[in-house]
Amino acid sequence: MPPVNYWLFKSEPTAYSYEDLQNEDDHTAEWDGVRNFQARNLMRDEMKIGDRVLFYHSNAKPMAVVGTATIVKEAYPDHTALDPRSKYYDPKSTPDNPIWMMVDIKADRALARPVTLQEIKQTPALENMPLVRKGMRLSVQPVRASEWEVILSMSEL
DNA sequence: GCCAACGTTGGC
DNA sequence: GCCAACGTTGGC
Repeated sequence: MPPVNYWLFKSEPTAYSYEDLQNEDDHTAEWDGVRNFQARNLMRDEMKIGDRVLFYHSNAKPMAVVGTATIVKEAYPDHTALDPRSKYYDPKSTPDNPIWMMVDIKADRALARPVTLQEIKQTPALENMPLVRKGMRLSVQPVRASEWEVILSMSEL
């Protein structure tokens, strides 16, 4: 077994919160609607079953990592891109040539305490996270194993 | 609500 | 291939 990778997924809780994920059947959801090529490539090429995910609430009070999840299905075509009624519809995506991909994630557990963006910014060991790099807007982004450990330990304090 | 930073699009 | 215009992200 190769070592697992770590990721951070952003979501606006008014649109889709960690609690929403916990309330899904089997605590599992399709991560649809990603419409950025760099994020798509990470999902398509790098994310593997068993990889771990930090679930981050953006545009929220507080802005924070609030829970963990696991990749339970590897990349497959995002059907919302093919649905004209979906707000994520993209006419350039077709069944024969689906441009956009998604993975499935399953909620693991809420952190004992949210780890806020403010705290993350104040932690030198986390200063290279794309989350806190100026202008990095990636909605799914890689996390180093060391960063994962630091954030989980912060949540226990 | 504002707006800086960024990715994408499309005219040329 | 360049780059201005546009739409979006997301913190403040």
